[in-house]
Amino acid sequence: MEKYNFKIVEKYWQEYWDNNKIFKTTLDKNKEKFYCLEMFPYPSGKIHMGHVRNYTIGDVLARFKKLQGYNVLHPMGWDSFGMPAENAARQNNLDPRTWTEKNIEIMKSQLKKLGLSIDWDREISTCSPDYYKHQQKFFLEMYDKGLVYRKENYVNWDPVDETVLANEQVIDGKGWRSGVPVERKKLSQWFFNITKFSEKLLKNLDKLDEWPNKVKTMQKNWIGKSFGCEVKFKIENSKEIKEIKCYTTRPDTLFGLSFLALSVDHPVSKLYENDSNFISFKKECSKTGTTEESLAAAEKIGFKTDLIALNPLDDKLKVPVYFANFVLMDYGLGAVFGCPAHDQRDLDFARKYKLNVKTVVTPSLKELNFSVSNEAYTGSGYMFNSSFLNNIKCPDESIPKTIEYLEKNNLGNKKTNFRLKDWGISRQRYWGCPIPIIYDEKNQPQKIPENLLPVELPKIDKFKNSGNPLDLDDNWKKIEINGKIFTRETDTLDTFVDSSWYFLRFCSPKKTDYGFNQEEIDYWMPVDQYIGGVEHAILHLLYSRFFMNALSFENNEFNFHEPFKGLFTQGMVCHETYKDKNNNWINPDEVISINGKKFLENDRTHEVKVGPSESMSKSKKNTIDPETIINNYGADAVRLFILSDSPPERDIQWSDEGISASNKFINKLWNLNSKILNNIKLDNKKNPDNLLEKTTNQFLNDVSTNLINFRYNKIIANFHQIYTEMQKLVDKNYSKESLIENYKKILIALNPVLPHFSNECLKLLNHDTTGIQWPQIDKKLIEEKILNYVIQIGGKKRGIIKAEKNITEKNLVELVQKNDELNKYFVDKTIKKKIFVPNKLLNIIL
RNA sequence: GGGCGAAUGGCGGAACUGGUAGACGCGCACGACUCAAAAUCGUGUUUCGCAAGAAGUGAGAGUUCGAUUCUCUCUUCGCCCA
Repeated sequence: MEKYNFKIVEKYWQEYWDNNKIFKTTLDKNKEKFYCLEMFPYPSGKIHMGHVRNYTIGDVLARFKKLQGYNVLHPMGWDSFGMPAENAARQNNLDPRTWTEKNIEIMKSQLKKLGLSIDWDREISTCSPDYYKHQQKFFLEMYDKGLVYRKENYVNWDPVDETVLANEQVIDGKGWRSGVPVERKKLSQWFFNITKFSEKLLKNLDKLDEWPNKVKTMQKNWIGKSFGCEVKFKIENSKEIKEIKCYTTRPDTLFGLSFLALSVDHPVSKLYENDSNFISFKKECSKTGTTEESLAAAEKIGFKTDLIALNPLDDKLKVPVYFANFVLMDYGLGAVFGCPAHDQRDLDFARKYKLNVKTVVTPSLKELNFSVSNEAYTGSGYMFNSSFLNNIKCPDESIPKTIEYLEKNNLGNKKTNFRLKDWGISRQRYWGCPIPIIYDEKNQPQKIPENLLPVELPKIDKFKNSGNPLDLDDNWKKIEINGKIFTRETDTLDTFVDSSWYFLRFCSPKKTDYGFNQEEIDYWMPVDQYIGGVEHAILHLLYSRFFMNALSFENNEFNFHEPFKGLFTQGMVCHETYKDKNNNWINPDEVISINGKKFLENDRTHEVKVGPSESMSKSKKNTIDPETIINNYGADAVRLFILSDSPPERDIQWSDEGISASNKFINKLWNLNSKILNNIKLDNKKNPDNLLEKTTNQFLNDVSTNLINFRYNKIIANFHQIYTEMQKLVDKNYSKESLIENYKKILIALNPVLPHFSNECLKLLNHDTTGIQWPQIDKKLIEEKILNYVIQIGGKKRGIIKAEKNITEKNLVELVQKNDELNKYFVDKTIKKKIFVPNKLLNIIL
């Protein structure tokens, strides 16, 4: 018996698929389409196990849908703009484009080795001018629609990388890459007006019934719609300022008021712009980042003004007005009122500046001497110390009641607020899509004429260590149009813009005059199944949803509203972590295992400290290189293992034992295949029963159900089961025809997971692999005529009785009474009650 | 601090809308083959018990004839937001 040689088999099929363009897809209105998309990778150099998992899950689905007869679009591309290329350029003096293209080449060959059913003719790369020229066109269209604007804004500034950071790039108030504290800096930035669609983006979430609730909740919280109130505070001692408006979601705590806090950019700050103390305070504030997280972590500091504000509910209550570092101009009105007893941030501030703390909410009306000490009380309860609000339930009744009062007396009004901010898209970087804007001699922005698109990136000979290379390239910066000199915009677009529409481009990847073709979009979109990591649950998905809205705004050109109909978020790939005697992380391939104990490979004497399994990361050195694994075990074994141990939405633990078991299993299947081929040759047999057909159909039914429900780990269990069953069945007297027919069906069911192996076996049966179809399942065959009935006595399982389907309660009770094993429980007892569940169970209460 | 989710053998995990807990895999044990080992194949494997049997799904309560599944309280862990 010849051993299974995955190297030859996998190479053969991958070349066959490539050469014959088996996965090339074209628009075909006679067929139902299925758009299967996995999040495209950043070409960092090599694929990692996370990619393997992501693309295997997608490939299984794409292949399954194709077998079911769908016209499947399953493309792949490269999210190829971004910082790593620029870092490589700085550190090793490499051209970002050359570096990126080389990485793409390597990773593409690695993906091909996984045996993915991808239509490579549709490959796109976001750093290609063929791609980003359309993006620039979209930018200009959005500019015309008023969805792009420019404003001065505070940004998270990384003083080392000299770049603006997005909120998610600020971790614990520090730059994610440089690790130094982030500063606030004011810059003129381009923005997409995403907040124009806040309401719609929120509301449409309800339509996405094929999205995980978790993701929808996260987006909901991110958009953060809150119902609150604008409250007017009179200022009693100023000529210039008569009134300050604050936004609050808790107007009911107004009687606990002890100060007002303003952003340093609040219009009131004009009064102090010559005050040197204020100027240095403002400077101090700029050391705090702009994220909510960094604001919460930072020490609360304030600058006391001489203004006195009056409580609108009781003008005898007068409070000081501060500027404070924790209030930002772009949330609400840049002014809040402080009620220390019921807000921790306010309490910290009040304690620091020795301000009054008055408790106005009590958990229970029995505790009317309740007061807070160092912890604000934010729970529910009842109002007290609050005049007309006393004894009212908080917050359900107290908030509407206060708003009603404020509106009636013209002291404030109800207002809805969103946490979502406009999307800042300017990046002071080289390796991104240039913003197609030029400035005239008065520094006024203008659209670049369309015939000059794309605005291509200039080639940079030497990257300096800091600053934006485009800004430093005076040659490129100046442009002459019709005899007039303009200066180019030197910021590039956030790479999230690139990935906000790539799924459209896949529908018309070669179209030159526009980003996509309407007819093709109408056919292929929306994406039926989008698959990727949960880390993109908020931004990428929200931005893509916004982009669809922006593109269709004012010209309503799509027959769908949401880009991703179904979303699946897969879990991470984890591995044990190891440390050596010096507490340094070490790689799994430096560890050898002897009798279950793990030692350092080099000296074989020092025992390795085994840590918990964590998601694979370079920093913890617990990564496994997919290419090595593919070379050692084959793509099918890798695909099998990555699906087998855990449900796809959960984390999976990579293990040597696991991958080796998958490899063994494929060899077992191969031996079974040889056995079957042999039995077919003998062919002198008659069908003894229909067990083979029944088993096959049961298997097909299980696999289909599990495929549809994303229970891929259970599919692998089904594979093991059918293997065991077939081992027993092949030696029975089945005819050649019956054996071939059923075995072929089994092989087709293996196909989505083990495409190389399955195709090879089908070929050996002289079966044409191009037109294979998912087999029809004969449900009648898998219906059981004899069922196991669970017999319980007093709710406890006491035995199982085999009986025909649809037996009546009476007949089943008779069977139980005749049964020697069960009969003993009834001696001298009377039956009080019987519970009968048809075709399942009988419970007898004595 | 808030929101969401999870907790099942030595391990990863099964169990459809409340109805046989532990599918399948790993690991382990024993056996076969072998001079031997590896590989392979077979058998067993929740715990206690020789057995009959009993206990058992993070802890505690509740609903129910019956709870891994539903409700409440708590503990621990994960993710997101603060």
